[in-house]
Amino acid sequence: MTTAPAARRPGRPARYRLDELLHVVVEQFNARGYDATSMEDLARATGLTKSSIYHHVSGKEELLRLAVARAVDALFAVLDEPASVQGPAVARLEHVVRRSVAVLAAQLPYVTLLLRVRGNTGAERWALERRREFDARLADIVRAAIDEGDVRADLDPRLVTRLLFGAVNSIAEWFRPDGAHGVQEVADALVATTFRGLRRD
Amino acid sequence: MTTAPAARRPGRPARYRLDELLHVVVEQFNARGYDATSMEDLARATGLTKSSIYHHVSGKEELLRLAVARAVDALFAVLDEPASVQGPAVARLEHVVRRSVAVLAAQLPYVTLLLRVRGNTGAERWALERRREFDARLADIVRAAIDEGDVRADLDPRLVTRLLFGAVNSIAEWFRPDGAHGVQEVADALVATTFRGLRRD
DNA sequence: GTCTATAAATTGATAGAC
DNA sequence: GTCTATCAATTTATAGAC
Repeated sequence: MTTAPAARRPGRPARYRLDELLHVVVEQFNARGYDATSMEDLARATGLTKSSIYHHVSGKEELLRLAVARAVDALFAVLDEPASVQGPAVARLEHVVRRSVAVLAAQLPYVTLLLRVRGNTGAERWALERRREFDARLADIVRAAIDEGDVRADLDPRLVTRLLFGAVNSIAEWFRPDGAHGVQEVADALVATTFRGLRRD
Repeated sequence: MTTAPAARRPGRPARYRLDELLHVVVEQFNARGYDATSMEDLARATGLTKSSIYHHVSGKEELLRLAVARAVDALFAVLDEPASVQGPAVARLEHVVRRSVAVLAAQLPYVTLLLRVRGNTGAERWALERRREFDARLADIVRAAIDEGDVRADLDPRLVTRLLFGAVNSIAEWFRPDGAHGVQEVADALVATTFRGLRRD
């Protein structure tokens, strides 16, 4: 007797795949904040009961972990793109900035959530650790750009990195896919207002 | 029989003034997040009981309200300084940026909390409203600087404002009074990396 | 001004039927 | 895969003594 190919019983079709569930959940986390969102809130938003949610995940924290992992993966993928590892450091930096803005826009709810984690749970502390790692990789590029003589040497690389990606990350606070500014326009404006200061005259 | 001048009974001296209490509370709110901080957490951190805290304030939300109001007041005071209302707009903008960084550093825990409010409570919605008002005032200055020909006209004033103050606000995420960078150094670096992009050549 | 004791509601999570 | 029913712990807040 072999295992039947997951025959679906007619009465109750599966309402959610995990990624669809996650989509609704992350919206709630962003609207109310992770801690202020109860499983009851999530049940209401998904149209499921609390119990049904526990069928998909082990608990609230796993929902957070899955969501921030998605954002982390997307951002780290940028660092591995050819244009992030080849060529002059100042060009690599601009590429990473532009692509980070693009990823932020494309994965807006997930990146927004990632940028708000506080460190209360294990999942949050893991996310903070990865963010620090990302920042360190960026600072390396800034440092290289200084060494190559394309970025002013009178500024601390760590400080420049923080301010530059502070501006990048702040985009998550107000960017909307259907808003007044397109991704390209935002990235252009950011590069224009920062790189002209970064580049040596 | 007149009212006695608040004779303090020897047994239990007042442990806290409201602002001292608030100092401890805001530290907790920032460390755990407002929603994740329970009155029990606050009791432990202050060394008081939950009941005693309710003697000072009406509840958790009033603590939040008092804290964010302090940050809002300090930031709006910057807009009323003489150098924020007199002279060329581009100079006023630089002054507001530098002074905002200074206020952020001086009132770090309170501004940090303000920048994290989500809008769940009345106090939070009030804070978000004031932040929008602050942003609008800034955008006015940027617009004036464009009109006066000192800032590039090819960028949207609202967008420039958001990116510029996104960088300013991000400072709250990592700045520490005893850290590697002084307030002056941070403000200088920020102005250097942004205004050289903003100023017309 | 601070305490002990406790109320009323909500929370994250589980058991077990269908 | 979703449900009803329920639990134990925690949460915000109050009552009343000293």
